[in-house]
Amino acid sequence: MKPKMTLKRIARELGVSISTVSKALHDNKEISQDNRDKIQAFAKFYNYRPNNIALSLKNKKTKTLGLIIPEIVHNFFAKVISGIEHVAKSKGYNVLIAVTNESFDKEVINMELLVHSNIDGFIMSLSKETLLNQDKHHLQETINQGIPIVMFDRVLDDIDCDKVIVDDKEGARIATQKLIDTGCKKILLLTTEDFINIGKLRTQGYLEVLDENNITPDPNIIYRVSDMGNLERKQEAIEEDINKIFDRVSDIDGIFAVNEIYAITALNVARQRGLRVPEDLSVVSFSDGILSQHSRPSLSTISQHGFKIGEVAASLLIDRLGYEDEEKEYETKIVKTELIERDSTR
Amino acid sequence: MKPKMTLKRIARELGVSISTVSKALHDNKEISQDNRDKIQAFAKFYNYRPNNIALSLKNKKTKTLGLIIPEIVHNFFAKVISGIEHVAKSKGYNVLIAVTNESFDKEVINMELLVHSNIDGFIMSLSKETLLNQDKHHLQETINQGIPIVMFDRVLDDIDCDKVIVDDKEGARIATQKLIDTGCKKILLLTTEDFINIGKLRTQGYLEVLDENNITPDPNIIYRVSDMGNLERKQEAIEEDINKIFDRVSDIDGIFAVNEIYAITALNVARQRGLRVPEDLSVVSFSDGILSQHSRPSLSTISQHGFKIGEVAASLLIDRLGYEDEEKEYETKIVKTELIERDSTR
DNA sequence: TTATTTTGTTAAAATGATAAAAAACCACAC
DNA sequence: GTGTGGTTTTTTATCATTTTAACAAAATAA
Repeated sequence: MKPKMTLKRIARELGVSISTVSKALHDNKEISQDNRDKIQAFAKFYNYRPNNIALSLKNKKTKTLGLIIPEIVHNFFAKVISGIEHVAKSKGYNVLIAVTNESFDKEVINMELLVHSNIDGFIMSLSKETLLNQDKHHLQETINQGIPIVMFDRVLDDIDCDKVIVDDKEGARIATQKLIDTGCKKILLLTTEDFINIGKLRTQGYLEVLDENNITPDPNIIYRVSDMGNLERKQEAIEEDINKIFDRVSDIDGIFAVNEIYAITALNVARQRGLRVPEDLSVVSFSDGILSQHSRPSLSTISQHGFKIGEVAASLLIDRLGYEDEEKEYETKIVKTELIERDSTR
Repeated sequence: MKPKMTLKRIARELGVSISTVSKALHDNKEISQDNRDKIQAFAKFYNYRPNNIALSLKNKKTKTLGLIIPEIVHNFFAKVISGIEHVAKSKGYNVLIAVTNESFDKEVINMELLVHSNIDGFIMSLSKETLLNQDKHHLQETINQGIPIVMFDRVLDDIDCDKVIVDDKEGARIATQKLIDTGCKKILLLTTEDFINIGKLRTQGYLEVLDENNITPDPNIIYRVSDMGNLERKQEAIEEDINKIFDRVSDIDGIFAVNEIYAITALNVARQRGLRVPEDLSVVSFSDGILSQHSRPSLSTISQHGFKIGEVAASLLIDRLGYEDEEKEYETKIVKTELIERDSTR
């Protein structure tokens, strides 16, 4: 177990001062070419690497980004992480990840923890509870402390910071239009409650397109799933509710679901009722994950490009970190969605 | 943007020395009760938190664990991360995550990067390339440098370190036995190539149970999927291959797949061929993920308890970090698997 | 020769915290 | 008034690095 090579050791072994070594390794011309060569060669040979901790202490920069996400066992967030990692790594940054499990308290605690670990900035997607509470003091405080935040996907409009969002409304528009174009007249919307931003926006897109095509929206076929708490149990409850809707409204011929789980659940209901997909019923889902790819029939879906979102968010943050305290307008970047056609649509 | 509260500032404001403050905050009885109260109150009021970087510099401990995984967009690893995070957080550790994408080179680079970030120890699951190469110099070097490693799931037997493994063989045995118990006579095995440890072990379990039940294994119904490179393309190729096997061997009545994807693919083939699951054909999968839960029919599967694995791995590592340089026997912990019965078996 | 500039090197300070050693202070006995 | 013992506080060193100011010695100019 060899001890780490430090400036001090190099200095001692070569009989010069620590600062000479430091300068020589920075190729400072104050130091004679002779000494520079000697010291650099020695350092290279012994594989000297400056100690990051000491650097952090001095520079008050840790080259570490804090990432706060609601869930990790989730394809979309996993992809975002990949994108963030990719950019971060290429710029010499590390990423510390913390998961809130959709809890406001955990969000606050985790942020404190990461601030305490001296991360340089945050990338985060808010927990459902935070969106519901609209409690944002922890965000504002962090920003006031001079720690920049980049929010993605689940954002709060009235916080002043960089943001990366999916054009949810546009995605929903594309999906709905696709259904209408392929002949659907009665399109069931499976969405979330309105306090979830993304659910709200997607609902809006759906309504807009209906309107543009002169279809009067039917409140009976707009189902806002209440999604707090235990997901496992919910599954069956959702299935039952969808079944009831089909009982009431017999001529549903299209479904737009704002996430994969809802879509898959709908698919199962369809199968139970003997409806053929896509012949009798077309289905479009949102967020292109593993479920959409592997279900039968495979799901046509609106891809959110999670990887891209991660890349953009990390770039925004690292960019801002470069600006120190200089003023710089906050940006909101929109990552385009895309319809991926599979077997659940005609 | 308020400047951070430090010992120095507290000392200055209260007109005492820095070390007095340090000691007072540690409730050292060397300091008069009077001063202790005063200083603690002041620190509390201004929400003083010791600077982790300075502590790290002094203690040569960062309270950060490095996690190296082959993939993040993968349910099993996501669960493991959750487990690790859970334990780490409770013991005041942070986790830095790096992803190798199954590449040996990335594994080496990422490890260097993390060592360079002064992580205290590693938790890792090896990349497929590493398992194939059997190149382990980077692992041995890291250990020699005094940085402990805990390997999980994908381990290398001849590296001396703590390990957490799934009892893959036992899981395979349970799965195979279940199929036999419910009347299957011709069980198709969908597995990986043998250099993947887990595939090999699961294959062994399958063979053992066949033997114990006096069934002669048929090489025609053991399919070792070659799985390097592009997964997307492979999907269809695997489907085709399975179809061919069914063409050759008509009376297959059970399938044991060593992962979800293979199982789902098999399910699709079965559907194409008009085989009813589980009436004509029973299927058991390995690793309980989102696909197993949501496929139709839902898949009976061997759960690996990823969360538990993460917890055990983190505990092992943090435990070892407590032992400094003292000798301590390396442990290999086995996390039990469990059969979760769903609709793909009788 | 003396003063000035140039060149190369080093000591010192700073970052934030801790711990060991040293010093200061106080009370009491002789 | 001096020494002893105990309590309280400060000084100093340390961790690894960078930066500034200082200081030599050598070279050049006057």
